[in-house]
Amino acid sequence: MTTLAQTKKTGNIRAQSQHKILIAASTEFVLQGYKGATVQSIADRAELPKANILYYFKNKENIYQAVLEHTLEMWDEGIGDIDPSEGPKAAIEKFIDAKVRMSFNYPEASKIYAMEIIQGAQHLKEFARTYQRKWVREKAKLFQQWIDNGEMANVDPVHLIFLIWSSTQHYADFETQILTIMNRADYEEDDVETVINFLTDLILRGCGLK
Amino acid sequence: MTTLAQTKKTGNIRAQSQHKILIAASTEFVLQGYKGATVQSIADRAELPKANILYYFKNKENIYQAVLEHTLEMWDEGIGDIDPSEGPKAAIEKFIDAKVRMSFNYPEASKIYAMEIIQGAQHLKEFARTYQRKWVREKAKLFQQWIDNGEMANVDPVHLIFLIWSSTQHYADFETQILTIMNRADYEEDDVETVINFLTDLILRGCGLK
DNA sequence: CTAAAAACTTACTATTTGGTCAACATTTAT
DNA sequence: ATAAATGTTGACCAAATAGTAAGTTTTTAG
Repeated sequence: MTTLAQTKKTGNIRAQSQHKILIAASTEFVLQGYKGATVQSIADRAELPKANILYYFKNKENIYQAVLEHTLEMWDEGIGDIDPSEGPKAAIEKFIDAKVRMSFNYPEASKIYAMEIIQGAQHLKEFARTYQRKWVREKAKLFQQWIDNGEMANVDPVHLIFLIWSSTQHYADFETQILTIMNRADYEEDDVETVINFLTDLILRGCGLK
Repeated sequence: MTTLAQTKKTGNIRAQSQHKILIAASTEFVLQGYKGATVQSIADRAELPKANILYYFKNKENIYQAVLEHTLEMWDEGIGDIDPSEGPKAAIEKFIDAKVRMSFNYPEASKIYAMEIIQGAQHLKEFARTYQRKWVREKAKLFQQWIDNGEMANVDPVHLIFLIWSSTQHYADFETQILTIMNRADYEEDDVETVINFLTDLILRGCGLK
C-alpha cells in the first residue's frame, strides 16, 4: 500500500495523516459499522487526538466518503479489464484470479463495500452506481458475443458475472464463517490458489469451456 | 409469516407485541446497523412507545439477540435436509432451490446474518457457530462419497457448499446492487425461477452432472 | 364483580458523541 | 530570520440515546 513517494518527503504531512486516518477508519467502520465507529475510536486506532482527525476531515460522514472512494479506486485498479481478443476462457480465468486475490489481500475493502450495499447504498454516490451498471453491461455484451459465436455455453452473462462476483467476494466478506467452518484461525498461503483453482475449474466447466 | 394461532386469540398480547417488535427491529438493524438502530426508531417503526419496547426486551442487545435467533431458526427450517439416498443431482437442485427462494422471500434475514458475519460475528453465540461447522462437515462428507463413487466430478465439497451459499445469498444481500445493474426498481415473479435455472444449470454442469 | 397480574406510559437521568473553538507549535517560503 | 501557513491539541457544549423509576390502565382469572 504505502508507496515510495509518501514515505517521508517533507510537505506531505497532510497526505500521511490522511492515509493513517483512512486505514484506521476502514477497520473501525468494518468492525463497528458507520454509526458504531466513533470519531474517538478512529482517533485511538490512528493514534492521533480526536481534534486532529476533525482537522483533516470536516466530519464523520466525510471520513466515510473518503474510505468508500479509496475502496472503490483500489477495487477498480485491482480488477483490471477484460481484453475482448483473448476469448472467454482466458477472460474468466483472469477475472476470477483478480477477484480472489483482491478478496484475500484486501478483505476490509470488500467488507466495507458489502456492508454499504446491504444497508441500501445510502452513502454511495450516484456516479458509482451507474459506473457499475455500465461495467457489467459492457462485459455482458462481450460474453454474449462469445456465446453467439458458439465459443461458450449459453449461460446468462449478467448472472454469470454475479456468480463470479459473489463466489469470490465471499472469501473476504464471510471470512469469519469460513474460518470457523474450516476450524482455522487464519487463511494460509495456499488457500488463495486452492480457491482460484476450485472456482476456475467449476465455473469454466459450467460454461462449457472444459 | 403471521400464522393462525397468533392472530387474535386472547392471552398472547405478549407474543403479538414481541413479534411486532422483532419485525420492526429486523428492518432497523438492516438499515442502520446494530449501533445505528435506536430503541426509539424501532419503537416508531413498531408503532409502540419506547418504554413498551423495553418492557418486553430488557435492552437493545436482547432485541438483537432475539432477532438473530429468529433469523437462524427461519433459515434452518427453510433449508431443509439433504437426503443421502437421492444422489448428487437432486441434492444440489434442492439445495439451490431452497436457498434462492429463501433469499428472495426473506432478504432481511439474509442481510442481518451477513452483516453479523462481516463484522466478525461479535454477537453470535458459540453454539450457532459450531452448529454450522457440523452441518457443512456432514454435507461435505456426503458429497465426498458421491465423488468417490464416481457419481459426480471431483470438486472440493466444502468449497462447493460455499459456492452455492454465496451465489444464492447474493441475490438477497446485494439486492440493491443487482437492481441497480439491472436498472429495475424491484424483483419480479419470474426472477426467482430465472436465477434457480441459471444457477442449477451452471453448477450441475460444473459438477459434471449434465 | 373484584383483586391480582400484565400491560402500558410519562418523566427523568447519566452517558456518549459529533463537532467547535481558541490557543499553541511547527513547518515552509522568502 | 521572520512571518505566514499549516498542523496540533485540550476544553467545552448541545444533542441524542439507553435505560430506569414509578405510576396508571387494561386484562385475566376466580
